[in-house]
Amino acid sequence: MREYAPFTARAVHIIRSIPRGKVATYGLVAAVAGSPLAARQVVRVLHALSRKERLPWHRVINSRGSISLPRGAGFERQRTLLRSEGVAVTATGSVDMRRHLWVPRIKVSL
DNA sequence: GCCATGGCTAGTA
DNA sequence: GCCATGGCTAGTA
Repeated sequence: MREYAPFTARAVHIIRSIPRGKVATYGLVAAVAGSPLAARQVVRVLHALSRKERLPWHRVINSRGSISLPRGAGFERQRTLLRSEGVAVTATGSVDMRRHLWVPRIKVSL
């Protein structure tokens, strides 16, 4: 048994807080986790922990606003899951970010 | 299409 | 060494 390294733990927590009907980008999750340039690590986390941690992995897409999985079973699964949550996804995997991008609530002290 | 990015783990010593 | 990125540019039409 091993506890996750800090970035990984934060990424898991953030991914868990993306609500139904919304999507985040790899880079956004990385930035909220404190490492704006670590988008690829978010990919790694998704890849390695989605199953074990039961993450809403389908709610994370790329910065161009589309599904990054190569066309195939995974791609279709992601599109189906998003649609089932009310997210409009085109046949090619594009999501209307104006409507569905998750904007995390931040706390600001003056 | 290219390539810098980076946290982490498997696997070696 | 992995990885489902991201951002910029050359090169086509």
